[in-house]
Amino acid sequence: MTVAPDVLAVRRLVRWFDREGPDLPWRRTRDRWAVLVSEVMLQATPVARVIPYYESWLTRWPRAADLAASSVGDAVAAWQGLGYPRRARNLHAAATVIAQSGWPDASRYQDLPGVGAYTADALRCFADEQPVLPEDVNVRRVVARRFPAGWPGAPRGRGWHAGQAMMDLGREFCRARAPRCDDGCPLRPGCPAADAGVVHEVTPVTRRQARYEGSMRQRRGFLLKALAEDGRVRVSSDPEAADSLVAEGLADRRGSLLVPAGSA
DNA sequence: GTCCAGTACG
DNA sequence: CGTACGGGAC
Repeated sequence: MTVAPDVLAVRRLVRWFDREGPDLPWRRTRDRWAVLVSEVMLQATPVARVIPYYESWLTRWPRAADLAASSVGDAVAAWQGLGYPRRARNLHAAATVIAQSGWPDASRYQDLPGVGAYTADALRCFADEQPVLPEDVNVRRVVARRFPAGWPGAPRGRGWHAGQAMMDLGREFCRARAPRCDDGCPLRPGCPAADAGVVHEVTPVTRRQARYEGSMRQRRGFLLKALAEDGRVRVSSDPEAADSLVAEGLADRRGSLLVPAGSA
């Protein structure tokens, strides 16, 4: 009985992770709330920037019920600098659901606000240690290049390690534009994309973002920053951006002032 | 100027 | 299915 080469490659990947995988703070816990916080923070935000926020959030709000007892405005203010403040609002809303109804069944994770297909799978893999592979853009790229026949699955009981390893490998070696195949990638042996030299063609082209300077994003961000620092802003300073924040539940309007959401 | 562990909305 | 959403880092 022979073992498929791709299965051996995944074993090699997991051994590499055990040996050289970075010691990120959220990897020291299987606490489901902590995993949810880290995953939402990591949505569209680089690892290095998340670390200090993760530690301060878990210190301030160690359980979902603790965040649920704070206001949305406190969550949004503590998010300052992480980007996409709706994720802070979503996390607060999810904490409220969890505080009221308990942690949901694994099949209902996507019912939590702000939890989509990726984050639901990440919770199953990293919190529940179920044998699923969370597919973010990096992991999809690694699978497309290295396992064109499909993900062969993780060794029994090593799904968590395999998932973490695929994330790290996608970020460190199998990068979108300039992959570092020959710089020690543990999946380099037997990689069809690297062998064929078609690595760049496999990569989906990311859509160009609109100019940030002068955008509604920047204007909203400016108001939220002032809100976090001063606790209030004149609506008249940017009525359009203020309305947009209120419409999304990221701030409240009190007369001519914009105030933190849910503040007393 | 480009990139970044995605999601929700029309 | 296309689009909007932050802002620091390289």
